[in-house]
Amino acid sequence: MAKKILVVDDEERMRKLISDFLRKDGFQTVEACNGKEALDVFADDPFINLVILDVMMPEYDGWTVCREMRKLSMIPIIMLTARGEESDELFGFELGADEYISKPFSPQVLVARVHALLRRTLNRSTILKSFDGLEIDEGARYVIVDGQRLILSPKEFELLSYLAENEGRAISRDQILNAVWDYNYYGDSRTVDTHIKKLRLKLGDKGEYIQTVRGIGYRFEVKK
Amino acid sequence: MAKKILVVDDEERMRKLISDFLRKDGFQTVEACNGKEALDVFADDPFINLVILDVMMPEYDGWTVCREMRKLSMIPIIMLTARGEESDELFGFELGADEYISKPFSPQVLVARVHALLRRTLNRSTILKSFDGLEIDEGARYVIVDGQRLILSPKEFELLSYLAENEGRAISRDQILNAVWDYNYYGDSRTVDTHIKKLRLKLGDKGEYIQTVRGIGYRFEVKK
DNA sequence: GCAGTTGTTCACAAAATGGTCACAAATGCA
DNA sequence: TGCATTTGTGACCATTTTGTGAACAACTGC
Repeated sequence: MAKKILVVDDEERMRKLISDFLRKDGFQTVEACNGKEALDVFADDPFINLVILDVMMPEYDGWTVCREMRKLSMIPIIMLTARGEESDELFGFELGADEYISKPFSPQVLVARVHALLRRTLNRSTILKSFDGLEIDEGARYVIVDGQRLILSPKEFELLSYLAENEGRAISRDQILNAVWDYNYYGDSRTVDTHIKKLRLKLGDKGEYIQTVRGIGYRFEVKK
Repeated sequence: MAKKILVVDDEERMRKLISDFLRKDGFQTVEACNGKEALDVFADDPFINLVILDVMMPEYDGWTVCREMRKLSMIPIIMLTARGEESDELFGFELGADEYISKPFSPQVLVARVHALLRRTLNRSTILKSFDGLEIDEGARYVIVDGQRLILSPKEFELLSYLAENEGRAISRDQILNAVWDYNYYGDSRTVDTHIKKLRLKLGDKGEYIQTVRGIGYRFEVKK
């Protein structure tokens, strides 16, 4: 599966340039033209694997965006700055940036650094949803139960993800089928039950977070 | 089921651009080229899930349209403005807009915001009826009595929900049967009594909120 | 094509819910 | 007070819903 990279720069030419090179190299790209939008996009798309962040921007500069993203995840971040000032660089690392590239730079160098960073941070988590003893890493598509990494099948993962997304709400089987299966899925809604069973089994005692709502469907909720 | 989005802008190019991107992302779109038309379309089509509204328009500007729509419903509204003036933004929020995007913007950003907003408003829609010591959470589908969560059976929950919805009004058994049971339910209307009994039992002292109206049926009323 | 995994369906078990009934209690009325 | 009517209640059982294991189909990577 192609890695997805968020490119944040207020200059459109620079943004397009970077995106084009990355796409040519087989990456998917998403773009944002200021920090505010970057944070929005980032919060909304759990499948972003790496962020390239210009320092100088209107509406939240790169430092701010970097700090905010770090509150959410350990996603790899590369920062771009106009001048290669060392003090800036140190400041960036302090905030949690992984790489630091000063303009001007050759696109090849950028792509090479992206590859290197992705390799380096392969095992780093991109956990976006975290509950008591249960973490869901939507980027890497696995679940951590009491510190133990758990591999779920695609359907199981999507099902858990969907329920967790609607934490606290009762979700009908039909809703689940529409969201996790195709919207025009033609089949037995009891299939959901079977997957719920498997999920509960795999989640161990955290399986209790998936509650049955009689006559409706299921509800994800931490504790009781 | 695909969400339907109403796009309102007097510039045809902009309207088409936005529509195209939204459709490419799997949304349905409806278009209106001025405020008057927008309000007409909105009033006629109950299946619109979100509105994107340009501020500068002939025949009712965006502010007016926003205000009018808010009188009708809590539908999510995103406003577009030519310049990113903060005062405008504040004004927009005051009128009930949920999001505010200043031109120029990238279509991807717009789509991302639409996703984010739809998700936010989906979660916002948990309906909660609250009475003295008794809360009915229709989204989560449970009842809280004096801080203690209560598990009701489907029929019990719907029955209580229906009565609470008609707080202060006496409801006949037939009305209850039509609303909570199938409209063509064929059976003893005394069944309602049995369920009322069970409800009162489970609700404890809050069971007194369900009063008997002799010769008619029941009435939900707090205290007295 | 094969072995292993994943997804779906089915049948049966287990659990809970819903409906009916008979009788008790309460209410309204004369 | 006594009577007719309405409502409350507990028990019983049929029905519905959900859990579960197994069989089978579809898919995946080699």
